[in-house]
Amino acid sequence: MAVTIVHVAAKAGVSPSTVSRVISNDSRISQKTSRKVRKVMEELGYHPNTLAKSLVTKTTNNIGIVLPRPADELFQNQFFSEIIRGIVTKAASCGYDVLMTTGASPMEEVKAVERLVQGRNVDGIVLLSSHKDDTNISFLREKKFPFVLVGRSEDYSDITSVDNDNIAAAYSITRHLIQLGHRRIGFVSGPMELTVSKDRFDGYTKALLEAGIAIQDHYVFEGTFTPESAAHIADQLVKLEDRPTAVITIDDVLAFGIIRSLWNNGLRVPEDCSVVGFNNTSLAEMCLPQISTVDIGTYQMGQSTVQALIQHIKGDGFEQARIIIAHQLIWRDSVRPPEQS
Amino acid sequence: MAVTIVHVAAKAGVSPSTVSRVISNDSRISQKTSRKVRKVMEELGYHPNTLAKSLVTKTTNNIGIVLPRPADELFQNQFFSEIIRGIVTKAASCGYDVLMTTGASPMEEVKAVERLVQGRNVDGIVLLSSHKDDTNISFLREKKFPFVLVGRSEDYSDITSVDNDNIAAAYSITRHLIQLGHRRIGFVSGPMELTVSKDRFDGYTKALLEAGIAIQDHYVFEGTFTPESAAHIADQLVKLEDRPTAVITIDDVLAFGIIRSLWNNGLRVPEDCSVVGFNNTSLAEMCLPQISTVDIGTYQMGQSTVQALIQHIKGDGFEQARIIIAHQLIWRDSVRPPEQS
DNA sequence: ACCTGTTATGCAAAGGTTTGCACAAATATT
DNA sequence: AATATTTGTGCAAACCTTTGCATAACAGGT
Repeated sequence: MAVTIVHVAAKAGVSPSTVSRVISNDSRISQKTSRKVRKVMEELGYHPNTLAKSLVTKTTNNIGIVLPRPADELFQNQFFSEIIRGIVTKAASCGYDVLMTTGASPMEEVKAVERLVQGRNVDGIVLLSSHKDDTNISFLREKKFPFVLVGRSEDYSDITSVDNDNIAAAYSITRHLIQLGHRRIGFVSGPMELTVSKDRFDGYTKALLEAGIAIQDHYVFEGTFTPESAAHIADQLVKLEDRPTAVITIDDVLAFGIIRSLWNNGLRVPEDCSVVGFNNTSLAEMCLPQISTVDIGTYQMGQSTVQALIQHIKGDGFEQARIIIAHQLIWRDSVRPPEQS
Repeated sequence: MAVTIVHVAAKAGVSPSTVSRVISNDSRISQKTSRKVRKVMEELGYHPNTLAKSLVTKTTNNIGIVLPRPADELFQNQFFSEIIRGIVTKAASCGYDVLMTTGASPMEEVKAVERLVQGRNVDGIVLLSSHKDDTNISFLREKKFPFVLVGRSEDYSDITSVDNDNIAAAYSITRHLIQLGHRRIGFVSGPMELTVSKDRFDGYTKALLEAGIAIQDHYVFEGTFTPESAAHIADQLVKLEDRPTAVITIDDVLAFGIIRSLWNNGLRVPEDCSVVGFNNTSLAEMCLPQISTVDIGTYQMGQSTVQALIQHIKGDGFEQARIIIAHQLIWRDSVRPPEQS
């Protein structure tokens, strides 16, 4: 039915091998035949069958992604679409397509990865969501199959990962607030079992201690990414007699929630309290006051991930490495020096 | 290197054909051999080579998606991640993976689609972003290649598309506002060349006329999805002497921007003016007041898209159809009856 | 005219499955 | 007991490429 390389060969009066070599720009093919063959390809509307090609070259020019499950922390809308965009765009520009799969349960997810890898469907894999002691990781590592991990870099030393330095980012923010004159600085984290929560907290701690400021337990809150949680925390904040003059939150949503709830309690941001967010979502820019936040370079993370993965696949002089994407502090209206008191 | 079907066959003492039939649960295989073969497969850690299989069956169990370009309207974060999630989840549950590609330019995009189709890499295609007179559409249609269009349903009658009924949704909202007693109702659209803008406007118009209310040109605004645009429109709104008592916006972002800007001008929502959004993004729920909006069922659109596509691929009794996903009005704090005046 | 060295092309095997058809064995029918 | 039917398995071709090796053609040097 479909036009194959043999049809082209026949019509051009050459052998299939020659056509194949024309396609791959083999240097040994003469100008003349090359032109002739290309013309026929055009006429016949020939397109190589990728499957057959992959079968013999053992290479698919596909990279696989396992979609995080909805419950997963990584499925924060903003993060997800940005990183996918980074991945697909970079992949496309390198001649790769992206094969996405998912599993309803952790077990099915492992099955899916196995199928991708063993079925020779992809040349490499991006692990977007990963747990501690991830079965996927040990599997891929054992198979020596090229893969790159996004996030969680410090849990594994011998595999390639792309991450941002959450410790450094939180440290910079905290330092900046201190330099502005803040001494009572609150911290609102997400669930502490998330690495990002922990890391950002560590950065906060580090900056405080370095400045000779003691960590106050009652300035540290553990929340979830819901408005309710934010409201609850804000209520507690308001009740404090030695209320912080600035609050660092681990996500723009939290920052937004806190700002709103403080406001409900008659406190203004930034006049009465500065608030900083994280992740530079559109929310941060959209609301009033515009929220100071950290751009963690999600799009670029996607790009770098693919770049590393492709190097890994190609294998030329590739070494495992932790790749750290630079963050950028974005100062907006929600922060100012504390009132003199 | 890798273990193939012949290895399994040899070790199990049967022919490759038999192993193949065991895998596909062919009814003619006896219980005994089936068990024996499965055991060997397990022992050897055999996984079928998908490529080889696809080559002969001419079926890949992949569906293709062309990622919209960043500039594209469809790449609104919320919409994008939700629909992708719907698509990938449904696909996975039907045994399909999703192959994503993209093109930096429209021309490259067409190339990418051609490659996917002609290279026999996917069994069907989801067109997420489409323009009027889309080259991809005519190409796929001509090739008789299974595909489903998301959105833009009314531009084409003979192809399958999944969409929500924007006219009906806007109509319902408007009607509801009228029933609450509103007579002066504003409408804030996105760029009018977008079909969604036009459709939602039509629904608005229909409801008004039906209620015997004339369309007032100065109540209709054309904006973009930026806070600035919203602010600009709000300024105009405030200046009107016969200011609307309610405003319908075409997107939650716009609603949010309008609410904020009205507020800056000393007007309260919903006390001084009701505001309705669209798309039920997390923003609508998060801000104060919580915004009444329309859930257009994006996740479900993704699911239905895949379902239709797979039916199309399987081809059993399939007919082209426009599939309309039900919307749901979500009433929250930003709406109330108008002040008696 | 002969040999050497390039340069351009073809042959055939390999890659791992599926599947129509033929066949052998086992069971049922008379 | 002989034949018909069912059941289970194997053979070999087909799917479409790529690529190592062999070979043909041709040029240049003597």
